Amino acid sequence: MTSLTEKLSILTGKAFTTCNLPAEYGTVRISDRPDLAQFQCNGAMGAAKAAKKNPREIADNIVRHLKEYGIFSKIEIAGPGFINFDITDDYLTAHLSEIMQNSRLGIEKYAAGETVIVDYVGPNVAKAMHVGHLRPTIIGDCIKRILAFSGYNALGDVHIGDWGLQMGQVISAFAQRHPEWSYFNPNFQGEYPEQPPFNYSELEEIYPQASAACKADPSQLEKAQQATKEFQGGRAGYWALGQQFTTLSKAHIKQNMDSVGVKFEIWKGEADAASLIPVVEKDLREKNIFEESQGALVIPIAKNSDNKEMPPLMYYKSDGATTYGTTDLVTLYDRVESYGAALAKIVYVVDKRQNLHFEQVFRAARKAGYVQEAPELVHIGFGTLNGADGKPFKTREGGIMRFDQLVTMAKDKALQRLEEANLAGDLDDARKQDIAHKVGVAAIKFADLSNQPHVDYIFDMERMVNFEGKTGPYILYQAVRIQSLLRKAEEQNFKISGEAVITISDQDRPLALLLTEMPDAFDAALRHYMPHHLCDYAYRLAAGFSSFYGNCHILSESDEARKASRLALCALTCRQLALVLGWLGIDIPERM
RNA sequence: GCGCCCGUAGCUCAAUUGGAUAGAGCAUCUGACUACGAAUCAGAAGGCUAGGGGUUCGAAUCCCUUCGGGCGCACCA
Repeated sequence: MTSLTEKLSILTGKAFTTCNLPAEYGTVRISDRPDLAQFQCNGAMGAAKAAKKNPREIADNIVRHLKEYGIFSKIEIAGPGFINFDITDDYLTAHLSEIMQNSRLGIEKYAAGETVIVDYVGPNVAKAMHVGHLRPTIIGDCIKRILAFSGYNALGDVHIGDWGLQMGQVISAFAQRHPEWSYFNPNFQGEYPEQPPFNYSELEEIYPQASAACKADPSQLEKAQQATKEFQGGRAGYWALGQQFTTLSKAHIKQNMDSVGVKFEIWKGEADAASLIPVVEKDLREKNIFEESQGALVIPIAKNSDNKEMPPLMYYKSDGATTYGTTDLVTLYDRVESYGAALAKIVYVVDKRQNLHFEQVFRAARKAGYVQEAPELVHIGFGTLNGADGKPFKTREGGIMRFDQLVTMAKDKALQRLEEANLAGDLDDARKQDIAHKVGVAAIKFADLSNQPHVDYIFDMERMVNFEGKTGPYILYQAVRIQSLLRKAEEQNFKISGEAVITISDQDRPLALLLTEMPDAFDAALRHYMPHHLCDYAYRLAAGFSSFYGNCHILSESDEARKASRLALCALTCRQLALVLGWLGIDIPERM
């Protein structure tokens, strides 16, 4: 169905065409001066500029036509040519009824099932997940959900880092500790052990040591590079060992992702592109786009129009090994081959510092002809998560905070707060834990998504303790209050249907108007991949409800028709909050 | 050196991409629990949008410039 601002834009657009002006000038939006009007159209000024006419005169003509529609309770021209207007309560209630009976609550489908791949998180094998994975997890998941709701077949790919130098580092570290393992015997012909001779905690412990050793000692780095190359070259023992790393790591990653309610449709890694590396190499050789440079095989991608130096994309390093440039290009090739024309977009939710890298990969893919107009390639570069001091977030001791530590901390804070506020006191411990977990995760996700993706932001655990104001828990609290209210209505055998007649008083109108705004927020979030518009709407709606709740009798309303109308507004608010929070990846507990 | 991002209330962030009097939350101050959940609500105060110049009916937003911060510039990912 058509959103309210869109309906109004169409009507106003017609008024412009009637005046021989382009319909685009008729765009209507929610007024930024609610004290003056509900809606505004600024097109008269733009049209006047283009047509070199007087804006007030154009506005006058538009207003004359608008008045004929009979759906406006007030139309005024202000300042240089702003057209301000209110809609009648009848028009508003008719629109609300339409929303209530619409299964998508008024949001249109933008796509018809085209496939979109969202590539996010990219955790490394053998390396415990940490704070750095928080933003891509949350943002990527949200973007995937928005795309899915808008009609795409949205697939999340975790894209595990199981190919680069870190593999060689861990392999060579194990080789030095356990040279007796069959993995390291080049002449070994038998079966490698099915169960790894180490567990995940040993694996994640050995990685930082190996990494530090390589930094400190060039001979260690050399060994790691050699092992990486042989691993990539398919040396059987190394490959078998690598498989063990991946298996253990996937369980660890899955556990962390489960804890924040994030699911992936595709569990591939860089290594899954391995078999295609020679295929793509052959293709690129045939297309003659390789160049040799300082012993490496590269794809030059610089253009004359560049205003900065554009290093080529490296395919083979001078030692014959490959890097993430190779695997990203080959993975892209693989995706295009696998999904064909159905693939509309690939969205990479990766640290903004990788901007140049993706520019290189995208250019190389276009140069190779793997990508023409479609699929659309998007890099959503997110900013750093900083501590209260403005520097990259660390634990109090200055170490890296693990992902699970962070989630547990948020849950503990929520639990503490729950008890302080004396909420959910009658519930058993398991349910309390569950509620605290949901509240904690909501706090983290909402805080993260409230910021624009590309900016660095300050992650202040201490501030999250309060859970007041514009926070996830505040919105959950409002949602829970509505649920409680609706439960009570049900207990009183009060039927709430989508066909309820809405009657609007001055106390109802602000909430009623808010309830028409969701499509605008969704549209803004979808079009620019900016979830903070959804956070903003969720907060405004929750606050609008809270205000309504404070001002109005609902269950205690004696006028039955008014009571039914108000309960219907509550029910719609509840559905909208659930939908928006769902896009944000936030679960609403039944109680809190 | 070249390039990208950023600078908005004491603090953390918005501003529908060029619109009106720049909005929220926190913190501060006032008030409100016999009406459904006070993790709440109603209100007050807080700004030369880093500085300067320009473009136009109109600039936090676009252009130029100065200052300040973050980041990136092939064989790590």
